[in-house]
Amino acid sequence: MKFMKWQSQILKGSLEFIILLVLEKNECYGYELIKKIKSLIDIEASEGTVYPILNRLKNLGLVTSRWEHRETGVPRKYYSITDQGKKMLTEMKTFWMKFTDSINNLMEK
Amino acid sequence: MKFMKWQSQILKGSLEFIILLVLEKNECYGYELIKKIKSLIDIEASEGTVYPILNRLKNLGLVTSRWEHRETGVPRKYYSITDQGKKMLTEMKTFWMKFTDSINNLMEK
DNA sequence: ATAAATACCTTGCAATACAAAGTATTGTTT
DNA sequence: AAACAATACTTTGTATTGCAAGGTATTTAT
Repeated sequence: MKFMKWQSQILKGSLEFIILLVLEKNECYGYELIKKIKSLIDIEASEGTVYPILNRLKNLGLVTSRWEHRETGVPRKYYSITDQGKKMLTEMKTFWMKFTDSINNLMEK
Repeated sequence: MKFMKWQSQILKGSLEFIILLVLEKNECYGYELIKKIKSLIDIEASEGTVYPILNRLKNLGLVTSRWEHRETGVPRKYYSITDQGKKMLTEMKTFWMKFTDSINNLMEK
């Protein structure tokens, strides 16, 4: 079953944040990231979504990438968060907490 | 000062949810809604954003509208949430809580 | 030998936030 | 009185972006 539209919409925009959060903990390759997001947030972030985001974040200087060629298996492109990315993430966390607090207030009232 | 893009992105998609949350409490007209969102969530939801969303929600049967012509002042279009809208909102709340819980877990780890 | 899984990438479409502009009325300032 | 700001709604055009769908190549399982 697919997402209903509004869920997909809520996801929209939060994904950059989520990806940076995951990369903050561990260097990851794209395919791995998608599975991690699925298991951590229970969200089907598709490849056509995640790979472009990683490129975007790279162009913004928030992450870097390196290829890992292995003896066996397809090469993997590992992404890790930069100092600039960490700085951005701090801002995003602050915004996120304020934002969700406000919404939770609205919900509880 | 304007939103940075990622803030605008996080907002994207959450707005339908926020608007339904506000309408759950009180019938509102559009212009009022924009101010309320500004004061409650500290977000500059612009008119070009909110009015189309209200139409969308109306087309989906989640809200209804009625005109209020007053002796003085420009007529106001009041929106209120429907039973279907309330049902949808319940689903959205459940999703929202699961979603934010997962992200909060990621943040705290 | 065939299928599935891993791992990457790209194209095209649909959705949508927002700036900007427009209309019309009322209230406030000069 | 004239000018401006505020209220209140609407529409148009642009940029962004999630996602389905397609592609390539390798490795593992059937």
